[in-house]
Amino acid sequence: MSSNSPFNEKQIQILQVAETLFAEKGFDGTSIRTIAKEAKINVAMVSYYFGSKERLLESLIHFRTKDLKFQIENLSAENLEPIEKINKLIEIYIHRINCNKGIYRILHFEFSNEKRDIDLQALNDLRTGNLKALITIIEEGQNKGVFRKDIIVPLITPTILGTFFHFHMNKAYFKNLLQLSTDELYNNYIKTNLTKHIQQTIKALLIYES
Amino acid sequence: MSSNSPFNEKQIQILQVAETLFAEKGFDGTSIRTIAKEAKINVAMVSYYFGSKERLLESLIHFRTKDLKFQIENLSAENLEPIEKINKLIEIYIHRINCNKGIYRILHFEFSNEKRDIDLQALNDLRTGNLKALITIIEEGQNKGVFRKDIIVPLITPTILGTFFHFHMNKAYFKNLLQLSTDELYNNYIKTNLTKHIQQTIKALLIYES
DNA sequence: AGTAAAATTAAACAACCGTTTAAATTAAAC
DNA sequence: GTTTAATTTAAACGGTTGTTTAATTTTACT
Repeated sequence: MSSNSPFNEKQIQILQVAETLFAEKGFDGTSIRTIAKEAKINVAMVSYYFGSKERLLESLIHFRTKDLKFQIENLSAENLEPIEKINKLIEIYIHRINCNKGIYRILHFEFSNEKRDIDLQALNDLRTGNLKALITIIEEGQNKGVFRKDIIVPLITPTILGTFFHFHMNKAYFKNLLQLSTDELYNNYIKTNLTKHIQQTIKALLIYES
Repeated sequence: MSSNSPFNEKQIQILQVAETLFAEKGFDGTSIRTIAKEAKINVAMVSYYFGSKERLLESLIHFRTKDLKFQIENLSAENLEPIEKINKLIEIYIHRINCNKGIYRILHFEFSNEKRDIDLQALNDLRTGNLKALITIIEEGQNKGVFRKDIIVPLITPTILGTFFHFHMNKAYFKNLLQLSTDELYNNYIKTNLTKHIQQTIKALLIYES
């Protein structure tokens, strides 16, 4: 059972534990000893395998973002109406983030400040690719006369992701406000109502003529 | 020069330094010694005045949110068209957060996880008040026949704030993408283009009939 | 089996953490 | 001016931090 991953099983085990803890308590709030205990390894193993705590974080980002080669780029080629492509893109976005809560939370938290100087090129490439795909879809819709022409495309993504993230970051508040007593109800609300809200919003923005 | 603030000058000085540092490096990433050095006081003063580091954070939240009694509640009473009220509300939101970046960043970061059990009642009251004002405005628009009737009002705020926050959290990325080489250009872009984008989005969502 | 490399361990390292102490200084009260 | 309280200080506390060391065990290869 060979693997072309640059990490062996033990390393992956450490990375997975680190992902959970970093997402839960933040990078500074998580100690190597806590990671070691949780992963049932010796403290020295982190330094042995990754060099340092910061490099562990770097490796984690690398490990979890390299698979994020998006379906989004293929989307523009599919045989769908532009607005259907947009809807599907929103679904993919939300599903993707929902399945990778941990790493997205870490990225969101640890890199909004510019203090840490970790290589984010892979992430930037990802975003650039996504943006290009979005531009292609929107231009198609504009050429078909369905979408307005005065759209600032780079601000579409903040609205899609921002709405979702803000909902997620204030989970407790919205669970209470919308009376979603269980996590199942909460997740279900995201999959149906929140997704639909975002799709409606973007559709209205793209089509509505003032 | 008397003040009805429960904090004296020295305490306020400490709170201000703490706000900057917590916002910059996070709560766990900031040590009491760093705060003390920056504020030019002895380390023991934090314990002396606030009891503990956690209680310092609590005091900070209290200190900075108590003034956030919103103009928003008065907005619904003003003599404006519903859509103009919405636009103004968005402007107020963005301006308010822009002027209080530090504390909003701290709130966003330290309380998205539910680990810290600090009293957020004041904050919840604020949000509830804002939501009520928003509901009033939207119902007015609906009664006038301008807004659609099938709007999920609690999801409007996530779209407004989420779009703004997401833009802000990825400052470096968007500065590069939109070629906003200076902070002045960046802030100007928020005040004009981003605000307008959010206003357009919400307007389209409220008015567009599919 | 014997050897070299890799993996794992317990222990130690110095630096830093939040907090407390007890003494020194300043301010307020009488 | 003396007494009392409030403020400020340096030092120490025990504990934790990330990292390194050197010894030991496991694995791989001949």
